[in-house]
Formats: sequence, structure tokens, C-alpha cells
Amino acid sequence: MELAEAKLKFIEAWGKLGSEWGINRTMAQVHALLLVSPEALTTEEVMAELSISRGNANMTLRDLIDWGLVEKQHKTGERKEYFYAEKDTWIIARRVAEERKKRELDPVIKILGQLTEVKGDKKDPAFKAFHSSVTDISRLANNVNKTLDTMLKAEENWFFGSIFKIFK
Amino acid sequence: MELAEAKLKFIEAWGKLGSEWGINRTMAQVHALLLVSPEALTTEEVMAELSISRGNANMTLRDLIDWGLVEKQHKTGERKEYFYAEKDTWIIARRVAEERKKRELDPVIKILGQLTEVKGDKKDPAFKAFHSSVTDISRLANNVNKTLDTMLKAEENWFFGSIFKIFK
DNA sequence: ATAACCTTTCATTTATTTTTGAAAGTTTAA
DNA sequence: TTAAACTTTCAAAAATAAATGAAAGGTTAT
Repeated sequence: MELAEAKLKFIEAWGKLGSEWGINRTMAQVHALLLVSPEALTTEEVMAELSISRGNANMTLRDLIDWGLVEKQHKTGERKEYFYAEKDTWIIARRVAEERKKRELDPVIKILGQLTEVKGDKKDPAFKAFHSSVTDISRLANNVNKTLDTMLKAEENWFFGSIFKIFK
Repeated sequence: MELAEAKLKFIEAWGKLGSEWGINRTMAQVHALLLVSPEALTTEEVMAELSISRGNANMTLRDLIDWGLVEKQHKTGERKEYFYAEKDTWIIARRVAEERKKRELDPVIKILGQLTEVKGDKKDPAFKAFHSSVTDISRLANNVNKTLDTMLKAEENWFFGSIFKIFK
């Protein structure tokens, strides 16, 4: 397999994985393209490489910047904007975890906390089932949350290293 | 807040979280409904509670069974099928992790492994960027994979307990 | 055998998400 | 100020995903 083909395979696989996890396929593909590009690319280049429209490229790049995965660069003497992807995989993982925690996990943890407090007839099986399921899920969600907080602060080697040490 | 309202809130929140993570909203809602039901429910009851069609209810319940989150029950003397959700949150988390690992992570790890092997000109910046990004992502994916394997075998207390012990 | 009862399928319809591209907006240089 | 170069917006179109419901498929009891 040659580089050009391998690049396409990578972009395709990254896009597929993203879409399976609720991330816009194009956004994941643009990210993949930038990840394997040694140099920052222009909007035009992204449009051409992936055959997408200007509007789509612009919005997608902005989203990637919002996620903290891509940064704008300016070259002296040029007006065009260039886009460059963070290449450190562990930083990428942390940024994604951070963003999704904030957008999705935190809100649901808040709601679960409220639902945990709902009072009802302790003799009613419907209430008992509700209360115990919600309490259990709430506890698990909080554990996941704490683990993510740890991960956000940790170095990769420390994080996985320590996990593997215990569970070997 | 009373039970009926709380149940609706829970179903809504679970459905939203699911859809953000690439899981069909209705599937997550049916799961939520069954989770807070002390008794197994019939297709008719699921249809009525969530105002969904017979076909949708049937397919969604089948999917939940495929995921290992719901089981069919039969009551003696009755022909109707009843559906009951696994209530142990840790088992639920493990089943979801197991299923998604199998469906999504394993395939992508395989592709990354192949892309890692792609040969090219070591002087070419494009090749260097491709190779190092793919290698790094591949390594991270394999670490996540190993951690999931550990989780699949572990008890909840052991898993989180050990993580918190190190990172406290 | 057949009728009642229940489950499954799948061609259509409906809803949701994503993309397009032309127009509007902005910045820079002369 | 003007015009060229570049970026952003967003209403409309296209693509994708999900839901419907009537018909077909199975089972069981008589």
C-alpha cells in the first residue's frame, strides 16, 4: 500500500469511528487529514482534498478549533489562514474527553442527582425500582466522572502505566 | 417532583445521552423505561408508554436483546412475550463496553495496525507525519483496548476502587 | 383444519442531520 | 475610497437515519 492510499484509508476509518460515536463524519475526516499533514493546510486545500464545500470546510474547521484540536496559523506576508492539528495523541484524547464530559456527562449527572432526590412511597415497587436504578446509574456516572478528572490531569504514561500495573 | 414526571425526565435524559453517543434515541428510551420498571413489560406496554409504533418497538427490543441489556420472559399460561432489563449498572456498563469494543474499536485497531506497517520514504515529511500519527493513535487505541479488557473482567468495586486508590 | 392471538418484516413516509453555494461580511493594500 | 482577497453565514437542498403500519409469518388451542 502506498502513502496516498493509506491516507485515504486512515481518513475513512477515522470518519467512520467518529460517526459511530456521534461526531460528525466530515469533522472527523478533516481532523484525520490535518493529523497526517506535516504542514498546516488552507481552507482551499481541505476543500479540494476531501471534496467538500467552502461552507462545510469553514464550519468544520471552526468546530475543530472549538474542540481544541486545531489551531489557526498565519504565515507572514500572506492573508490566507492556515490550519494545523495538534499531533500529540494523548492531548487529543484529553481534549475530546474534556469536551464531551462538559457537553454531555456533566448535564446528565446533574439531572441524575436531582432524580435521586425524588421522594415517593417506599412500599411502591415502581418507586423502588426507579429509585434504585437512578441511584446506581448516578453513582456509576460519578465514578466515570472522577476517573475522567484524573485522566485530564494525568500524563499518558502515568495513567496507563498505573492501570496496567494493578491489573497485570 | 412526582414519580411519573421523574420517570419521563429520566427517559428523556437517557435518550438524549444515547443519541449523543451514536445510539438510537428510541432504543435508549426503551431501555430507560425498562430499567425503571419493576416488572417485565409487553410490547404493547412499551408502545403505549412511549407512543411508538409496533414495528419500532419490536425492532428496538430486539436490538436491546442483541446488546445483552434486555431479556425475553414468558409467563406461564400466557402467550405474550415480556421484556425485562438487566438492572445491575455495572453489568450494563460492561455489556455496552463489550459490544462497542467489538463493533467499533476492534475493527479500527485492525486497520490502524495495517496502516502502521505502510512503508515509505523516511525523508518525506508527508510520510513521516503519517507514520508517526498513525503509530501514536494505534498505540493509544491498544491501551484503551487493554483497559477495556480489564474492565470486562473486573468487579466494579475492584475496578474503580483500585483506580481511585492510586490517583487519590 | 382453522381461527385467534401474537410477532416480525419491510416498502413508504417522516424526521433529523448534514451539505451546499451564493450572498454578505471582513480585512488589507494601494 | 475602492477593489481584491479571503472568511463567514444561512436558507434551501440533499443525504441519512428512524418510524410507521399494514401485511405476512408463526404458534397455540380447539
